[in-house]
Amino acid sequence: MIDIKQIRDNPEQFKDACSAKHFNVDIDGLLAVDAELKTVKQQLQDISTDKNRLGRSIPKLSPEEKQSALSQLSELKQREAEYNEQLGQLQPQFDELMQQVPQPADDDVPLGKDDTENIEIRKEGEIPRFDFEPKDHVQLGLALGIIDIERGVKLAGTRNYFLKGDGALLHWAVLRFAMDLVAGRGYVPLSVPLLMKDEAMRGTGYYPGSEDQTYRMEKDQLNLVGTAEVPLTAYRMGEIVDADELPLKYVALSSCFRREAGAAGKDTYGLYRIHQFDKVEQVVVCANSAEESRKYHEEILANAEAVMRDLGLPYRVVNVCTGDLGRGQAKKFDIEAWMPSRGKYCETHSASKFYEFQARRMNLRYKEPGTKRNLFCHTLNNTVIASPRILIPILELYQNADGSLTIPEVLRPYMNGKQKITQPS
RNA sequence: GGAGCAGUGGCCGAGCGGCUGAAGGCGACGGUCUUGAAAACCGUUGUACCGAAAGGUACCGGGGGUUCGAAUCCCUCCUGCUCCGCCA
Repeated sequence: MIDIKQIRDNPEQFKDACSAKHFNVDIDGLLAVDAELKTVKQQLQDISTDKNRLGRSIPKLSPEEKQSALSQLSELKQREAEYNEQLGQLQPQFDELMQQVPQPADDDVPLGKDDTENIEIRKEGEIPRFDFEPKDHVQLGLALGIIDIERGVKLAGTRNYFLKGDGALLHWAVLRFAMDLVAGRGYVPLSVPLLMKDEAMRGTGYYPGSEDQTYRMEKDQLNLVGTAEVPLTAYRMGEIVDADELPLKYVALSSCFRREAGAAGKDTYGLYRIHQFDKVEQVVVCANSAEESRKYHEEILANAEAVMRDLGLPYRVVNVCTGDLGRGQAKKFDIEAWMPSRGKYCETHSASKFYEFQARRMNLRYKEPGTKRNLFCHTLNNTVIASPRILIPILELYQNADGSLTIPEVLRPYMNGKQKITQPS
């Protein structure tokens, strides 16, 4: 959420943000509602003042005076009811519009319509050449007996799968490796609830907007998270955090659930786009300073890159353009791994910077030491690793001519020292 | 799921219809004293909104109601604790 004062002071900035990020929000309409709301609230406040004064005087009045005070009061109450009526109309309109106003993108974010206009910042690692006909991850997984999509679909529907034997172990090895790396860099590991109340969904900015993407437990009014970003970022929701606790750095391993509504027919092959996966996610909550935000944005990106480098996966980093940014995101770096079967770099990580957009929604603050003012925190998050999507490049890049798979060195300690996954004979 | 009890400021805790944004204590901050510190004493110490300011308004778990007036009475929801049932 944006500070209404900023919108009042500089509506053009937010109109521009809307068009750059392709959100259609009626800023002028919002300001009109805001102005009306302000006068209505002022009237109501004045009426309250009068009511309070009259009410307080009542015990000291003579019976006749009391009568006239009471009739004045009922008059006031009638006017109050009228203004309350108006308030009841305006406030929801205002809240609704405010939820929709997007965070303007940073100046160094490229203008663009969608992910095709993201700008590559750098490439790391070599794309290997094979001197044999390489298999894709589905063929490999099937041949090695470590991926079973058919039965996943049989039992859970499309976009579901089983990982089996060394496939399951490899999946967990990647996650544990990533968790250890980031926890080793001072991030506090958290095991988190995955069913979140609507408030947490709203606080992180997923609601309103992503209801269709979310599995919802209607009976209990809870939402299955699509990412641990939700419990991690909302962990201190509504609190005034001690300034010397900042920055808060959290990392969690969680299952993630996505309905992938509207993606019908898209990325239907293999383990790329699926309804359920596991992810290690990192979140930073820092002080209200653009410089701090920038610093930690780079830090979480560096953490993710360390994981990719250690796994020996070629990737590139892109600066995500305005049209591909979420409502609350001021800037986003995606890491895209090279996926041979797809013949291109594909998103595996997403590092987002929100400034105070999320903190404001969830009322997450700290007391600034010098001024003693309560300021909204800044929040950031990034994937550390998401599996099985990351198994796509791992399988496809580490396959051998004989059909076996070499296990990346850093994962071997998590697989009892095993070096290769071979075809069952 | 059933029964009972409870939810007050950073914390503890009083208030149980108007003079209470809320006693008292702890903590924190500023000052006096001291070579420095401690102790003692004095003062300050919630949040948000409106206002240039003076000041005003709202908030005692959330929402609603009764009343001229509610932290205080009523309803409801949420959360916690205790007991019972059920399941792990």
